[in-house]
Amino acid sequence: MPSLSTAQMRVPVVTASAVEEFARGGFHGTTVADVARAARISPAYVFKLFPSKERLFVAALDDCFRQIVETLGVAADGAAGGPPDGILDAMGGAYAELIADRSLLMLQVHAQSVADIPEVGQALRAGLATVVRLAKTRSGASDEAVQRFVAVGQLCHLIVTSGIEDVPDEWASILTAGIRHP
Amino acid sequence: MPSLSTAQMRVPVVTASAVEEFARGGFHGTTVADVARAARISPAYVFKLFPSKERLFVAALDDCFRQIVETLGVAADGAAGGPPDGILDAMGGAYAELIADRSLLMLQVHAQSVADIPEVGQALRAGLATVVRLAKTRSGASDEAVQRFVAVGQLCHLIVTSGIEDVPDEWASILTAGIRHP
DNA sequence: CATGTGAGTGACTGTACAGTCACTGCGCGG
DNA sequence: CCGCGCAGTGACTGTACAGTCACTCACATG
Repeated sequence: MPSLSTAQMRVPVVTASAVEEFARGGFHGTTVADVARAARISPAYVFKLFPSKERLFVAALDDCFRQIVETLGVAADGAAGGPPDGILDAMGGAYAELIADRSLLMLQVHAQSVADIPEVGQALRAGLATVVRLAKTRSGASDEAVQRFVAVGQLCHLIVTSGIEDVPDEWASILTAGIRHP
Repeated sequence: MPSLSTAQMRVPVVTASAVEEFARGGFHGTTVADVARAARISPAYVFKLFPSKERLFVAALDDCFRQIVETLGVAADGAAGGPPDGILDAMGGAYAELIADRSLLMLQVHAQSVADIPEVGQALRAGLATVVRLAKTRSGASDEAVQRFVAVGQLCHLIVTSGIEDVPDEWASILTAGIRHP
C-alpha cells in the first residue's frame, strides 16, 4: 500500500470511481456496490463518505462539470486575443478531446435522464450555467454563437450515445459532418 | 366495459402506456408493474404480450418515432412548395408542438441513456435514420441545414430535461432564445 | 500497557422487481 | 350441454439492492 489516507482523501477517489461507474450504467443501472468495488472499498464505507446514492451521483456530476469548466478555461486561455468565434472553436475542440473517453459525456446524458430528482436537476443546471457563462464571457461571442456552441455539443452527445460515429450511411454522415471525434 | 379485445388489440394500448410510463421513469426507473397498472392489466399479462422488459421498451420507442415521423410528414405536406428552410421550419414547429407534453421527448432521452442495450441502440438509430432522411428528402434543404435542425432539436431536449424553461437568468435565456416552447 | 479514536468492514434487513406457472372463467363450435 | 382454446390473473421465486449496525483493527497518546 503506497500511502496512508484519511476519509477526506478518500472522497475524491470515490468520486472519480463514481464518475466512471455511473457513466457506464447510469443512476438506476449502477449500484453503490459497483462504485465501492471500483474504489476498492466496501459498500458500507461509501455510505460513511456520502449520505445517499443521490448525493454520490451529484458529487460525480459536479466533478464532471468541474473538469469540463477547467478544460474549457484552459482552451480559452490558449486562444485569447483571437476572434470570438475562434475562441469558441478552441473550446469546442478541447471539449471534443475531453469527452473522447465517453465518461463525462455519458454522465451528462444519464443526468438528463434523472434530472427530475431535485438534487440532480439542480446540479445539472448549475453546471450548465457555469459552462454557458464561461463560454460567453471568455469568448465574447454573440448569444447566437454561444447557443450554437451548446447545440453542437448536444448533437455530439447524440452522435456518441447512439453510436452512429461509424455508421457509413448517408443520414449518419449528415449528422456527423464537421464534428470532431478523435 | 365498452368493447371486447383480443390480445392483438391490447398491444397498442399497452405500448401507449409504456411510452407514458417509461417517459416518466426511464428504463431502469420504471417497473413492468407500472406499465401494467397504467394499461389496467396484470403484470403477468404484459409478459404474454411482450417477451421481456427490453422488448417492451423498444416497442414504446418505436411508437415514439412513429408519431414523430408522422407529425413531421404532415408538417412537410403543409409547407410543400415553399423554400427548403421554410419546410424545415414547419417541421421544427410541428415537432415543438408534438413534444409539448414531454413524453416523447423524455423517452428519447431515456433511450439515449440505455442505448448500450443492443436492441435499444438499434431502435434509436433506426428512428433517427428515418427522421433525418425524412427531413432531408421532404425539405430538400442542405445537409448543413438538416444537421442544424437535429442539433436544435437536441438543444430543445436539454432545455426541457434540465428545466431551464423558466429560469430567468441570463445564461438560460441564451440557450432558450428563439426556441419554441408552447 | 491501557485506552480512546477514527478507518473500514461483514453481515444483516426489508423491500422491490423480472419473470414464471398453474390456474380460472368465458365465448364458441359441435 | 360439453369441451376446447384463449384472455387474463394470483401467487410465487429467486435475486439484487439501498441502507444500517455492531464490530474489528491500527494507531496514537499518556
